[in-house]
Amino acid sequence: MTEPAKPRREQILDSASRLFSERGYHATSMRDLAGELGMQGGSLYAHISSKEELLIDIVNQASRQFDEALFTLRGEPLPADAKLKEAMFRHIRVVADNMDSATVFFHEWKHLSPEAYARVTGWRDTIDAFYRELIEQGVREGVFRPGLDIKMTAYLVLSAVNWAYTWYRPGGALGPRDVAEQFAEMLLSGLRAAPAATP
Amino acid sequence: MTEPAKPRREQILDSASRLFSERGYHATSMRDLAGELGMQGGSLYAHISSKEELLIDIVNQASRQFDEALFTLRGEPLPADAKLKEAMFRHIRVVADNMDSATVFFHEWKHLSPEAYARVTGWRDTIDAFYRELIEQGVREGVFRPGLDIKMTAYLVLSAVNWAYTWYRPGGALGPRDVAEQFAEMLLSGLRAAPAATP
DNA sequence: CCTACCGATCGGTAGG
DNA sequence: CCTACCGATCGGTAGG
Repeated sequence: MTEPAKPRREQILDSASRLFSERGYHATSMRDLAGELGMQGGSLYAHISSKEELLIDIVNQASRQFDEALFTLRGEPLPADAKLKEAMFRHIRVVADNMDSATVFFHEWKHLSPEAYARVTGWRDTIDAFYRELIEQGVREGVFRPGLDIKMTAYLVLSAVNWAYTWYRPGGALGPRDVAEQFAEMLLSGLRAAPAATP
Repeated sequence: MTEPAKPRREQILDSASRLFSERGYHATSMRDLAGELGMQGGSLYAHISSKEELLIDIVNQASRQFDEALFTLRGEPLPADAKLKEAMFRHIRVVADNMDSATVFFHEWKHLSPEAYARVTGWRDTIDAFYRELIEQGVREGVFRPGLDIKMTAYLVLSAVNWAYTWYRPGGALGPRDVAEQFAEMLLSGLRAAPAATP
């Protein structure tokens, strides 16, 4: 009863995600945002307490989605190649389903105040660790090649799934599953033609 | 004689690259920039004509570097796998040698005015085309697997070389050559262990 | 390269 | 959710 209507706040967050991703956080004014929602600048503050609160909410929401997508996978008893493929699918799906907030997440986290900034940095480390463990597991179990540099391999995988925010277009011919399938297959089997394997 | 000293302008561009990459274009004020160089805000305009001119210069300079690095490779008579490896090396080297302007290039190009914006978009397309041709060549010559999706393969390669701007640290143990070598080798040969190839 | 300043716009608030 | 407003800061200029 004393709380403002919930949907309105979500509308504000959605509009903010879109504007922040298109123009950047600092280049978006509160009046721009209010205009999108058909209200005056000052009226926003009936629903939120500050501009930075919006950024924090957007970034936290994105973090949580990555977290939830990946960490339910952590304990599952899958061979490393299948697990990598599934992790890439889930990771790309989060990006694809949240193009705006993913873009904000990747571009604007540097503008957060120290506490929120530290939280994001921590999240990044956790995701890194997830992929490194996954690759280590694969090497240990003999699914991946023995000589792999764990860190570099993780960077390569992360490049593929993260960079999708720059080129992926939702609603196109390829779903997140297709992209992940193709990327994972190329990564696992390599681009090189098999050396004339005529039996 | 009527021109302002050249080095000063380069100092301004260097500082601007650093500040724009750390804080973002819109979050950096001309007074911040002037302060870095030990002068007053208004004094900058003895050397430059506008803030956007700085952004345009930084982005153009980055574009030119990518261009020069890759397009001298275009006609060279190398097998596709060697050419891919060399292209990745040069691409990563440009990123590594210009971490600040590369970051500005990837993050701030959306804030350019229409003409400069169109130029950057055009550049992106050209680089895309370069990698697609390279991969097509490889498939045609039988160096790469026949079934490869050209577009997706190019995206995968571009992910690896572009995303380096987020994690690479110049002066560390790995030079651009090492990174490219490792990434290219993983991409070409795949992560999967060979299926028990005891002869 | 500085001092002093311009109009515009910013995030946010008071009071209703 | 609006009107009206706050102090601060913005990019840029005039005149020296």
